[in-house]
Amino acid sequence: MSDPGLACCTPLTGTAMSAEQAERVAPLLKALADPVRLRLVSLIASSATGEACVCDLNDAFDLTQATISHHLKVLHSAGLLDREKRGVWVYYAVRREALTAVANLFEMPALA
Amino acid sequence: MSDPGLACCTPLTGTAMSAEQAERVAPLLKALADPVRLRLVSLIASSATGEACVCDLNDAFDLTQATISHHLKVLHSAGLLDREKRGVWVYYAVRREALTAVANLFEMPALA
DNA sequence: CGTGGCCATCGACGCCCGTCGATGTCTGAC
DNA sequence: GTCAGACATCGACGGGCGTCGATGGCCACG
Repeated sequence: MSDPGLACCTPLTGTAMSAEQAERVAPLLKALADPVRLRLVSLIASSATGEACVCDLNDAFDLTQATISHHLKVLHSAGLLDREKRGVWVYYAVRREALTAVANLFEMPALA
Repeated sequence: MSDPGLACCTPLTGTAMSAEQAERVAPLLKALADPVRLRLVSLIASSATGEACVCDLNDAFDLTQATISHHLKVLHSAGLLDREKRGVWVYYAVRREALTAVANLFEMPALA
């Protein structure tokens, strides 16, 4: 590498992530890249029934109900949460498929 | 708020993520929650030597050198990349520990 | 009916983020 | 010493994000 004018380093061989895949996965990570949303997913995932209603999630934070609703909408729009209205209450559940899709990101063979 | 005697849903039992842990992990996800930075990490991780210099990373994107440098700084500041200057060139390498820390997030027993 | 509670939406406010052109800093070569 | 190239930094711009108070829609129960 002391030869000027030639390649300064390796040509980045191997299978790297495509631009399209990056554009597809980044929104999922962006939706999870917030402490409140991370705790929301964790709370819902760790509940006994696998779901939780907004009223309980609200009590777990020192935030306005509007803010919690906004975060839940972000997670739902990203495909990370399922939303089901039962009577007056709304229940959110974690979509395992979406989480495992993100988990597969960090099992890249290039890291093994 | 919710009436103490009226339970609308499960009490969210189980071990959920603590607020401190969420505040600690969220910055890592935020650093990865960008298509360009995701591809940068992927490119570096999939390189033959496990590292890559900025000049090659620059050519992989239709972005300014300043922008790539900014993204690399974000990843480095988050602890996801190691930085080493050799001569005129700067080489970045992925920190496995940081990536596995993120990977552990998606192996929560509550999801099993 | 009307009323009260649950949740979503709206509008607004700071603030941070991604990107750029321009400039600065260092290094090796001549 | 001078010059060219590789990266980093700076300042600025537009846009998006997190949060709030206020309001609206919806459902159950008198």
